[in-house]
Amino acid sequence: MGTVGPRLAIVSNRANPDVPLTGEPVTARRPTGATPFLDRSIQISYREAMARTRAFDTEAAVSRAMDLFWTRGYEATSVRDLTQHLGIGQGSLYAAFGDKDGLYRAALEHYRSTLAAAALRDLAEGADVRAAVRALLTERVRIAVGQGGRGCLAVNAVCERLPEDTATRRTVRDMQDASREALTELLRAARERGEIAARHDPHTLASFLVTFLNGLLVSAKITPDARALEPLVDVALTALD
Amino acid sequence: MGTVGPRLAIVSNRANPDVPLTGEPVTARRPTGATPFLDRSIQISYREAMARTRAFDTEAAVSRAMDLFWTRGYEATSVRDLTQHLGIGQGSLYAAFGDKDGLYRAALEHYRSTLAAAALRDLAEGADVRAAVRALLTERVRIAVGQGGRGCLAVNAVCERLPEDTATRRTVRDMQDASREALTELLRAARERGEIAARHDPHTLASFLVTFLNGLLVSAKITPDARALEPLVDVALTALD
DNA sequence: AAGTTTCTTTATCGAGCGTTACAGAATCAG
DNA sequence: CTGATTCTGTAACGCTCGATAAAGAAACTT
Repeated sequence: MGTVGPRLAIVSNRANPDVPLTGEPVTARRPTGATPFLDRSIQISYREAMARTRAFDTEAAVSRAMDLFWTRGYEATSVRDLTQHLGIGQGSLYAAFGDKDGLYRAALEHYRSTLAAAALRDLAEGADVRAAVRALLTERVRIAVGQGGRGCLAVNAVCERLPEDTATRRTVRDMQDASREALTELLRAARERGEIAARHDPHTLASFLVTFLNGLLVSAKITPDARALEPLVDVALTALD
Repeated sequence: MGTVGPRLAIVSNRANPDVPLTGEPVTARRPTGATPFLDRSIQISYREAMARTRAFDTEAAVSRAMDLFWTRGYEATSVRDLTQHLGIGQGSLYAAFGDKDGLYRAALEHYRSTLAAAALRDLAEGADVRAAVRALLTERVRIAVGQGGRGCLAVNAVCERLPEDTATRRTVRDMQDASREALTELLRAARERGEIAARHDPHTLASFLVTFLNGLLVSAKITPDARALEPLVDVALTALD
């Protein structure tokens, strides 16, 4: 929310504003500990770094923030909760992520690039279609029932922040589009091999599976019992027959 | 949260504490406008009413509160938002519902007793099984895509407030148990008539449908387009074949 | 009518919220 | 080294949060 401080500072506080902005992005030269992020990686990329380096691992911080948002939700997680759990000061948080919303978006992006992406990678290696789809669903359920049933961060985000937050809508929609396309390709190939019937087209079947997975992740919150949900996966898979 | 004021007041402020507590519950004698609620209906039921009657319609207030919680969620809805939208003062709200959480639980209960219950009533009148199930799912989707895609209050509640809020878990679980049992009965009768195959038992099929409905309601928030979700219902119904 | 109780209205309360200001520490160029 | 710049840690900032106190209005019993 609002304008971000550091952006202006970079323009007005430069050592010599008349020096032309050249050189490699500083992000390539950073020492290992300090992963650049957000404002920094965008704004300072015109100039050599000439300042104190970040003391904490940004990605690790995002990961811990994701944990907190995941179990408590956005509104119920305060900035002080976050700073304590990440082990950084409030100034550092705002310098690195802009505001609470920026950190939330970073956490959601981290969720996409780690957990959701890993599930899709495993899908590509799948042998039998049914086994691959079953593995995808059960793995996601396994994660969702953890921590007392925290569900799926993306589904939680949708339920808490839509229809208001259109950025979240776009991000989660992209995530699910990626899942659907991966599944579509998997099903299309399987149908060509004659492993599944042609009763429904692959795209519709993939959409069905994505939506059914959403339901599984909600049910996993209501009743965090993976074994109780397994038979439902069996039923869903009969749609491939 | 915390102890509720009026309960103590009833004990300590009675005109004559030595009069034995007898008589009909006052709830039966109330004038039409003032529906009793919560503390009142429980605590004062020992005695004849002898005080100012409530000026606003409690059920209408709960209905409007439900609207607000439904579109914005629990945390993002402030007590002042509520009082303005209900047209009552803060004192009245706290006198009638205890606290914000009490009003939320009342709203969730109202949701159960109106929308969710209506869907199940329609189910009982169903002719053909498939048509009845399809009608249930599409009707719920139709409501969920409304208002820009506010989804289902129960699913939203689960995603925002679990695993922390166990009262919500119990309420929503009860709601879904009721749906599952109604569907189980419907499917069991249909199987006896030979309308559906015996590949999966009715109970598992019903659980599958409830979970799939959860997914539909999430997808309805992400993409509030009822027509795009219809084909997925078709796929789900093939599980009955 | 008087007396009792509850509801409504208004004005707060303390706590916590997200955010920012500022001084000092750290890093790098020259 | 000096100077420029950014990060860190702390202390606030203004604001809104949920909840309550108090006084007057309204309803019911007797």
